[in-house]
Amino acid sequence: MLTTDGVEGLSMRKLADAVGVSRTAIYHHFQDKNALLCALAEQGFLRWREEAENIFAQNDVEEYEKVRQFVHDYICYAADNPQLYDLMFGRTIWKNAVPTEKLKSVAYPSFQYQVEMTKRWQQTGIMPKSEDSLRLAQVTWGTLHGIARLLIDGIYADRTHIDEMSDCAMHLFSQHTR
Amino acid sequence: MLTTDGVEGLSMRKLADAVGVSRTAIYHHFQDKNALLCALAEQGFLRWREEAENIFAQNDVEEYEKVRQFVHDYICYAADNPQLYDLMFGRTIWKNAVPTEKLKSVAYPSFQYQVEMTKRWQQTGIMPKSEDSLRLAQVTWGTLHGIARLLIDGIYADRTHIDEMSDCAMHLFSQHTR
DNA sequence: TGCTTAAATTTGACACTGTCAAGATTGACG
DNA sequence: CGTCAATCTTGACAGTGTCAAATTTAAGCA
Repeated sequence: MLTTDGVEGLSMRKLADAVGVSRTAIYHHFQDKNALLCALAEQGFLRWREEAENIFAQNDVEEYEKVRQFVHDYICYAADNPQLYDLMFGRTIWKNAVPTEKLKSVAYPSFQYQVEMTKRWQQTGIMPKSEDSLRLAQVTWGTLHGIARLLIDGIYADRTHIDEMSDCAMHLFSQHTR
Repeated sequence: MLTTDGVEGLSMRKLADAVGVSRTAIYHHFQDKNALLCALAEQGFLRWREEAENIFAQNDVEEYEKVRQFVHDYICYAADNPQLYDLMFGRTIWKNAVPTEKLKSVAYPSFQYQVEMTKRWQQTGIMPKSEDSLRLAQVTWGTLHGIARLLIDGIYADRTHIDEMSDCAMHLFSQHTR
């Protein structure tokens, strides 16, 4: 229902109807709509983490190529699951409502991951050592996040540009070391 | 009302109440809620364009410094008007609903502006000539947009990082030419 | 001034939404 | 068989966007 109708289109009543259960039955499994949305977002984070770990677990692939894949796949993940991505990072949860403790315990490490990865990429010379790691992580992740959002919000980029955009981003990140 | 309650909190009925008019009076001035939101977003684009033009109209400032200001002020504009920025680029208008023709006629040139500016920055040597202008514009704007969103959605960056983040972004864009 | 005509506004209504409270049903265990 | 907790249901409330029809207001003109 999230994938088809989006966060705004997901209604507790329609959901209960689809499951074949009364309006308020869901409230005995989730405190409120926000809690249900948080649970969905949580899955989104876990699924992406798994995908990301698979990329870096490859043995016969160069580090630069792994990062390139990471950048590419991040954007693809957002483009393939636009509604989920919107839920994961949108203000529905993070600004309008309050994220569940459980969601926070899944999401925050995901942010931390980006910082640690950035440090590693600085050490291996892929990204500039001169920049502060936290700041660089914010900017590089911001870039991926921004491109993802432009894509899924239908602003002016579209799917056919993903390859070229991620290459272009990689060039900026890696200071044309190739 | 937008600034205080956000897009979700802005209700036609409450708005009419605040103006001291009946529920549906607004519908004779705007076709529906979407049209009203589009009009607000429109103002957001115009206001930012003015600010951006002021930056580049300065005479005694170096080009690099102007771009740095542009990057910095873009993020600040978003941080200062989070609800408006969300409306301008959020899916409320661009995905859930249909943008007004008038809004499109204001927003699209704004996207075009970014591309033209990028070309200029490539010519002046601030940004790498090797990259395709459209792609580079998407990525650089994506970076600003992403940082802005991380900020206003309260993900993990906060206002005190704006200066350092925009400097860091500039370094990536300009390939450490300074 | 009075009349006409269009613009602006109002009220009633409809189908939605999330969620609370109270009651009914179900199923497992002793 | 009885108990108890988990699960679910119905009724209700306050809120939403928006349509249709009726009403009020204001401006232009004779």
